[in-house]
Amino acid sequence: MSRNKAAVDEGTAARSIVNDDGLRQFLGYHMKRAYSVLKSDLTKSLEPLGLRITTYSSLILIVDNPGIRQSELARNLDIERPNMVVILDELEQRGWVNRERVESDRRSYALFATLSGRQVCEKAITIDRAHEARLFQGLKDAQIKTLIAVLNNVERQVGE
Amino acid sequence: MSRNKAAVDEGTAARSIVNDDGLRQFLGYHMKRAYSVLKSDLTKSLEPLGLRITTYSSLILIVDNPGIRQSELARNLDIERPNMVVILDELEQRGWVNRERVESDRRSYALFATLSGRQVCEKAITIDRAHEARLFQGLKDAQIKTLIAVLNNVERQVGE
DNA sequence: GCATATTAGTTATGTCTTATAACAATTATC
DNA sequence: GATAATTGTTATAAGACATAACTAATATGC
Repeated sequence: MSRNKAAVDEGTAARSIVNDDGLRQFLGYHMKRAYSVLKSDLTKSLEPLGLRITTYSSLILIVDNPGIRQSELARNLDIERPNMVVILDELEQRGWVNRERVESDRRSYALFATLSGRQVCEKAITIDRAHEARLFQGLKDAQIKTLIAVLNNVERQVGE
Repeated sequence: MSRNKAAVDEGTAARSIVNDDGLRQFLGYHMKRAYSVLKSDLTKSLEPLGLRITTYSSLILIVDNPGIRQSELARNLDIERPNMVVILDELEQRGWVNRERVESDRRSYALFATLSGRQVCEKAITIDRAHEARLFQGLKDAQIKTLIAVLNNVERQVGE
């Protein structure tokens, strides 16, 4: 009886500390949590520019690769083509990107950033750098390098 | 004119290699890509057990914290309470978790894993370990430790 | 002790992201 | 030259995640 009562107390007591060692043993759990806060912080930081993470990363690739095709862009960002269309509609509507018919392959559009597209991209990059400086402050360069190496390694493991 | 032509060629040529240095400078981009492949790989690995990542992580916390309340669970996993209800409905329907009324606070349910709940959880953990061993193979312990430290640091930076 | 506020779980619903199917136009392949 | 494959597109569906409002129970302030 007292055994039972003790067990119930132990089992049902509200606790402020929850044992999540079982989850913390997995890197995936740490990655999910870290990426989750990073994502929402970056989303908030970019919002004043009218950019979301997907439009922002698309814009960077277009600025850095003038004339890139929609399908190439989609492939590189792991975005399905139908979803890419919507993203580019948005970028084009804002006047940041132009679709131009390709003479040599009239199925494709070549993508170019406009002047204001390049300008907003620069602003976004500045914001993103500040955002990451904040989130990764206090870390040594060696730690950052290790992080990138590990993440790239993960990406590679599944490609095979 | 030839300048123009050259520029067009350069601009519109289909390319196999896309310059993503602009994106690769950001840790967030690496994290997104790495977590994306990790997530889809783990989802596939757990699917035969009838678990999704959310149900799986909820189950672990219930197994490790017998009697935990729904709201505590939701808070710890950053899941909104209404969404937690659906997850627990699923776990309960499968016979892996029981909701039990708490005598001392009849608003709450205390959550307990059943025997088969604990068994499927063990299987899932084994699968998850194999999945992570695969994804993080070839990495030194020191690198893993650094990764965890960095990720925890990110989590902490935004809490403030 | 009682009115008011708060909390737990729930339902219904909305939004945002990502995936799938089908189509026209164009190009590649055999 | 017939057939297949590719590009961009539309429409639609599936998913995860968020919000509002409600009931039942408990906590708080006077």
